[in-house]
Amino acid sequence: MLDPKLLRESPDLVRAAIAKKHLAVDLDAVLAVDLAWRSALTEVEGLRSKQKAANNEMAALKKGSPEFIAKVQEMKAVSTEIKVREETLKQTEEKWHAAMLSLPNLPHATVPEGRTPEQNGVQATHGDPAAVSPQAVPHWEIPGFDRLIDFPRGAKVTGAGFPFFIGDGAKLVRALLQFFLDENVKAGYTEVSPPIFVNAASATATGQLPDKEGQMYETTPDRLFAVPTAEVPLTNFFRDEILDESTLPVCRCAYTPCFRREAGSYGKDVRGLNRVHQFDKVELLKWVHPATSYDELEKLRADAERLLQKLGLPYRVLLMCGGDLGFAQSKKYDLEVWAAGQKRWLEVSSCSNFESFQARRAQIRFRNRATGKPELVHTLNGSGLAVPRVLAALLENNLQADGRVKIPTALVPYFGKEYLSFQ
RNA sequence: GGAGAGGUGACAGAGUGGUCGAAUGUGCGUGAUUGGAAAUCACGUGUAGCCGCAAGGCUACCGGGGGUUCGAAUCCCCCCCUCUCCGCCA
Repeated sequence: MLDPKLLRESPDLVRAAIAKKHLAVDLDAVLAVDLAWRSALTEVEGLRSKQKAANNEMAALKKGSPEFIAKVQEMKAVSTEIKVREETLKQTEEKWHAAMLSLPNLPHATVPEGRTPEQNGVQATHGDPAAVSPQAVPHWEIPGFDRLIDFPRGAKVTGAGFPFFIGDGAKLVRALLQFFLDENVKAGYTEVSPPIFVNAASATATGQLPDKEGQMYETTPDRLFAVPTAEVPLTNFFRDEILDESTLPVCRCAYTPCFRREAGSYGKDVRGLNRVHQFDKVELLKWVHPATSYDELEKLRADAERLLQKLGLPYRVLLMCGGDLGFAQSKKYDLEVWAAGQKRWLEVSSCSNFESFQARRAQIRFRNRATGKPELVHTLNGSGLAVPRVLAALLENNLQADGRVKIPTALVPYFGKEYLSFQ
């Protein structure tokens, strides 16, 4: 959510942001609703003020006295009017809230113009994609793939996109997770193991509700939501709290399974491990002082990049253009790993600065030492990293002529051996 | 799951229909006192929204939501959470 004051004082800034993100929002309608809400509020508050004043007078009067009875009669009318106007106010307020939530976060000045993914800026490419296994095949075509990663049985037991990982497949997942967590802890993130179900209030604070409700798995009868990313429970950890300024920045990482219904996604993206309904991911999250958030974004990106470097996987860094940035983000980098078999880039991490957009919605603040007043923190997050696509790239890029997969040196201590075998 | 108790400001803890945004204590801040400190004393100390150029004013918030009433922290209903006991169980 944006600062309502910003909308009132600088609507042109908001208009420019909407244009840069190539979104269609009727800002004039939002401004009109804001005006209507404020006038309805002022009206109700005036009436309540009247009621309160009468209340104090009546407290001094004798209970059954004629003056008292007259006052009661007089205030009955006021009371009725308040009820009517409050109803109007409530409806206007709901519209206002919805309107405010329809406004996207402002893109940072360094975000490039652009409408489509093709216009994202390639910041850097590490490693040489062309040099990797020119004879490689997509991971799902590797002979024996089903022995380690079983999609058909997953479909039988649960549904499409819920694979079983077996033997070395399962062990490689575990090795990657542990490697990610250890590296992130070394980089200064505190490890957290959060709940993997959240309530509606949490899902609302991070923006999954109300718009993306269909993307989450929901339980009955408790109406809890399976987390689509650890970002949700992690961010909500400090919801409605005021942090001490000296504790910033707070850096945390968490492994959770992630559950996504992926309703409406079709096409070749869905083959193999590229897009599944349940996957393992380690998430990085930071709560920072507003003055430092862009420095922290660069550090966050570097932390995620280091993981790919240590695994020896070629990857590139994209700076998302306005049109591909996302509703809530001010600036976002995507890390894409090269999958030699599919001959394509797979997104394995999105590192974003939300500035105060999430913090306002979740009411996460810090007390400014100098002023003594609470201010909104800036929040950032990024994957560090998502397992299935890293795994896919690893299988495709490191496949040897003998059908085995070479395990990256950094991962060997976790995996326990130098090669993974499909036989 | 069953029975009971309870949820009030940073914390502890009063308040059972009206001048209560809320006593008191602790903590915290500023000042006085002191060679310095402790102790003591004085004053101050929540969050948010709206109106206003401003000074300032108004409103809301006593777990959440609804209701009764001229008026609700206080009465009624529903929900959530915590604690104690019982049952069940990784």
